[in-house]
Amino acid sequence: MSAIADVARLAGVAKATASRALSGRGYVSEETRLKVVAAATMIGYVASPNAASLVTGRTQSVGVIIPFISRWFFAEILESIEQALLARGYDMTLYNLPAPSEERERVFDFFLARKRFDGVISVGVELADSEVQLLHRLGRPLVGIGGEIPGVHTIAIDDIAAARLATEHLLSLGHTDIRHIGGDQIDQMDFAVHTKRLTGFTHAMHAAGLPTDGCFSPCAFTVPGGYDVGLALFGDPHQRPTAVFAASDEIAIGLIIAARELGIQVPSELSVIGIDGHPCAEMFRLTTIEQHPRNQARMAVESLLAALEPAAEPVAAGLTRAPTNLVMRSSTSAPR
Amino acid sequence: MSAIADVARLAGVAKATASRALSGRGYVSEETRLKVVAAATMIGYVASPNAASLVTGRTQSVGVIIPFISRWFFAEILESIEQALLARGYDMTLYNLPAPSEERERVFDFFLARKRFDGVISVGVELADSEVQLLHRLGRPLVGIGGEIPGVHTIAIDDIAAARLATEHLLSLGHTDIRHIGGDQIDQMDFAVHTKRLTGFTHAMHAAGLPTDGCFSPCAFTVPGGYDVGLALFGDPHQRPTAVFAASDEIAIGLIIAARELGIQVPSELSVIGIDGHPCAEMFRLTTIEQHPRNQARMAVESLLAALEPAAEPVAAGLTRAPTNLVMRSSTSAPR
DNA sequence: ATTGCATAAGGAACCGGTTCCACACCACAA
DNA sequence: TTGTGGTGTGGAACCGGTTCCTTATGCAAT
Repeated sequence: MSAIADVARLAGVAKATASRALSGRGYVSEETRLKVVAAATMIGYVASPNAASLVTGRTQSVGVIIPFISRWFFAEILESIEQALLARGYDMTLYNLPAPSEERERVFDFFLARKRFDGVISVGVELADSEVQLLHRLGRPLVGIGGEIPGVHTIAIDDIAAARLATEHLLSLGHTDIRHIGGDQIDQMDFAVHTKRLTGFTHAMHAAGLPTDGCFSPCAFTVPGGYDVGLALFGDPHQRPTAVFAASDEIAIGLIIAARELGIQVPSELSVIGIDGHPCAEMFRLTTIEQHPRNQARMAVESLLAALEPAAEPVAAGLTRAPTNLVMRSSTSAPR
Repeated sequence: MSAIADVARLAGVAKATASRALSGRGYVSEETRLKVVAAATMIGYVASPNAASLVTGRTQSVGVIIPFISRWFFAEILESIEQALLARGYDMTLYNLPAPSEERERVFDFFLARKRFDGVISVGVELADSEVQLLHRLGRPLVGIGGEIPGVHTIAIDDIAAARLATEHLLSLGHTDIRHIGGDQIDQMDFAVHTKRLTGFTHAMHAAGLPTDGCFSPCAFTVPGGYDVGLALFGDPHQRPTAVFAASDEIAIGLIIAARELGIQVPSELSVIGIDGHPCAEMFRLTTIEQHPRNQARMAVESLLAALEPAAEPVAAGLTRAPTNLVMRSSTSAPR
């Protein structure tokens, strides 16, 4: 519609002056600035970000790569990133990449190479070295959430410590027959988060002098996933553990629903602990290790935008630990 | 990095020819085309969409306005839209607008006015007339999902019919003491979807000659929302209805969990029906009216992209009904 | 009085593509 | 032989901003 040239004409100044007046860069007298602003608002001028980014190289938009949308953790992250970016005047372009695939290659070769964004936030996606290099070559900063990416600033909880804490909570209550139910390693999309939580569990058990052989059951990282495993596992009272550590609240909730259906009392017959802080945890009185995805998202945005400051040095690679805390409710107790 | 001028130089042709060769528009001999393509791949040329859109006015990206991310329906829609757009070479820019607010005005005045997108899909957001007009003035097609927007092509289920069908299912089983539990009208963000489902319920009840006074309980549109209402409502056996129609599966699931906690048998003491087709419905054997958000999303993307075809006429305003179907499981039965 | 600097504003180049226009060539019809 | 129309290509304008370079002015310092 209306271009900056129209504004300039209307205000009786040169394009250059109008540009300076509106962007606030360079010298413009207050009087001229007001004239230009008045002219701009009069004709409803909105700058074309395309034209601007063509010359500045900045697009005022950030790409977000995320493997799931509907899981609690990821949805929370997404909502917060979007809010934080919007508040700072950035657009958010979403790339939902469920698994390494041709789709994914396409995104990297085609979409991301088009440099339509000033930076990228990668949420729970295990990036290949070549993919990190591509972004690096494009001069686009990258920040990760949810796992370590070599050479990249990442915000993540300490999964091993969280899993150990959860397991230790069960141990401290006197449990010795504890089972870990978590993500299948074959499902690679989570930064080995599954493996880490299993590792934390194993550490804690071994430190207590307990064996862990056959103490792990894999399942889909969802409520129905936990439910299915729960039904299969708790059916036989002789096989049933006295406590389970679920790798996520969603799994834990599925387990509790299964237990209730089987008439197993939680916590007296079965203690359950999860990780996350899911909004349904309260409802199920679920003891859990809370993490705070919204904070993690805000930290990631802040880190990325700081790296986009004109004078900024590249983002320091490394790991920022997001805090977790144990919330005790009544899904765990001493074994009978 | 490398611009089309570099490609042209390397191939020994003019910029114009290189552009034609790469975009496939206009006359280029096969021989020249191959030379240009070879040169482009050699230096790893990727066109700058910014520069292109500056002149063509096309950005190859679509804006999506959505009020929630974490609710099942919206997450499904979002995932499908993203997939469909990606497959067609479009980027997706997300605007998450939980409520009418200054944020929202900012998005319209600032973000959407920047015409960074070729079209907009609005999911479950009640757009004001002025907002529709703004998009119209910008010449950007708009397609809605989940409710009617005047003058805009919208894909939506028939909420009134779905609610009536759900209620009729309960009536046909012999229930007369039926309660509807659904969204609070104060929560305006859903296209009066709450009101419509209530209307469908009322229609069905009245058609059966039953009163509906005091038969509606409002609640938050989530699992905990249903749970809270369930605890409050089912506690007193004399007040308890024999059947409830929940406005969403999430609410229905919350109700079932509450009922189980109170020791109420579903369905023998209490029938529950929902709307959605949530992945947890199976787990709770929930009878429900399924809708298919992924299909709705695909239809919306198709309609929008069709309107973006060079020769396309504007999207025909009007409503496309998305299908629903009753899935009978065992959360409903005849009353005792 | 001259230099120096900060402020102010205009002209023009430029970012990286697309597209209009002009021109050349060739085949075929009149 | 001349006209006509489809092909193929190059030059240049253009999209809408930003920024470099230049010039002009007022004022303080030398």
